[in-house]
Amino acid sequence: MFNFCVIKHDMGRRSDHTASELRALLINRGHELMAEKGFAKFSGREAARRAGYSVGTIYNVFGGLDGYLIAINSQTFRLWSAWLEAALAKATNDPASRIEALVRAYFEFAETNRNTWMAIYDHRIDRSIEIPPEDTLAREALTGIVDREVSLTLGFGDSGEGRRLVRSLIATVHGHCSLWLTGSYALMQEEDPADQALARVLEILASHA
Amino acid sequence: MFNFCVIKHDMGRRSDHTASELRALLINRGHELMAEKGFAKFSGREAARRAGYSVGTIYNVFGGLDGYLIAINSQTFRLWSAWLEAALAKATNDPASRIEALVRAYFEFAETNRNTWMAIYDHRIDRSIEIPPEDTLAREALTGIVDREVSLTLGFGDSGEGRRLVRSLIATVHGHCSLWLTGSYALMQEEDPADQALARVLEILASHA
DNA sequence: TTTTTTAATTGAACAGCGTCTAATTATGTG
DNA sequence: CACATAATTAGACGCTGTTCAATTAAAAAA
Repeated sequence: MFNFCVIKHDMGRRSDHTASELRALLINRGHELMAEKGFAKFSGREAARRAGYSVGTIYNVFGGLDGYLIAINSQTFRLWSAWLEAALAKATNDPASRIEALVRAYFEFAETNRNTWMAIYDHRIDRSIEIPPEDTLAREALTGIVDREVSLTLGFGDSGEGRRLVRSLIATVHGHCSLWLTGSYALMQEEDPADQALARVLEILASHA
Repeated sequence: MFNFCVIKHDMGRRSDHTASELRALLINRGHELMAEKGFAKFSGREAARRAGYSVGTIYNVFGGLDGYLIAINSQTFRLWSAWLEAALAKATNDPASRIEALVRAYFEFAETNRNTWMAIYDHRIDRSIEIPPEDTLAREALTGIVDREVSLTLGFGDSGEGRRLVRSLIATVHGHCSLWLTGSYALMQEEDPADQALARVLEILASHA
């Protein structure tokens, strides 16, 4: 019955991190936790704990768990884009081999970063909440890369039809990758869906040449 | 401090449902709840409550929540197959129009049954738990339908290469449908991904003719 | 410098979840 | 009729997301 509330707590402002440092810290710890546990077992509480802060801080900084997850997934998008660019930088100038490098790098990233990659599609964003413009940019960058490379191959300008095809190609590769990592391809006993995805992409591109 | 445990409870065996009736009841109520709320907000407790039973019953009947979700999603697979067969029954004998009917029916089912369709891919089944053979059959039926129709178009027998192509075509359509319903296609400003998916499928089939 | 305002951080509260288990009871069997 | 069996339950446990008043460090004003 005695001795309640004796411990001294660290409340109020703290000077150990600036606003942007704290943001980055939470995103990094959250990203790590997502990589470890996956979307289903991810916990905002646990992420904040690992960052040395309390649950409420997530709500201060990101406005809510959805905002936090958007930030974490946008981070994945940035890493993904960088991964693709790195692969393309090592590729030759031959259009076909660049397309192959792109598709393979797509799969490699997803496989290497299973949980974080899947979290992108696991997190359903309600229409009501707004995505920060910075994050929208990070998400669109990927489409931009594919657009550039496909244009290099097919040589169309800014036609609407061209951009539709680019998105459709992304969806094609995504479908293979997604079914593969969710385990649905295992049910179908396919060992290397990247090969199949690449084959389809080349067939589609050929029929548009 | 008094009057605890006064209420009379309905425990022990009950004769209002046989084992298989109870199974069906739980699956139906669970399926309805999934359609209403979606995978993220689905609750086994709530589903059991709606069936007039208690949480524990799910663990008795399905061995755990995963088993329950597998049963619910297998139900969706059955409805999906039936939907596709119904669409094909109304189609002509022209191979191209049958393929079109198949792709469009695929999208229609997914759109009409958003939440239950997505739940199929939202539920990650741990390798440790075993899927009942009956459910595996229900899941493979879909591949069988596509296999049959593609064979009708391309006329290959039981070649391994043919079956790989079938799975790859499914993955292609799945990718378009999945990105569409998760909202990722909205980011890409595409209004009718079914058209695009169909176009890709026809291009792929043409290059294999 | 001291005081006041402002902003950040906390922990506790709440309702819900999945999972497990001991207790309970209706049913079928001897 | 008594007994064993199988089904059903409530409750406990530890976790979750969300909200919010209380608290306190830092910044601004005096």
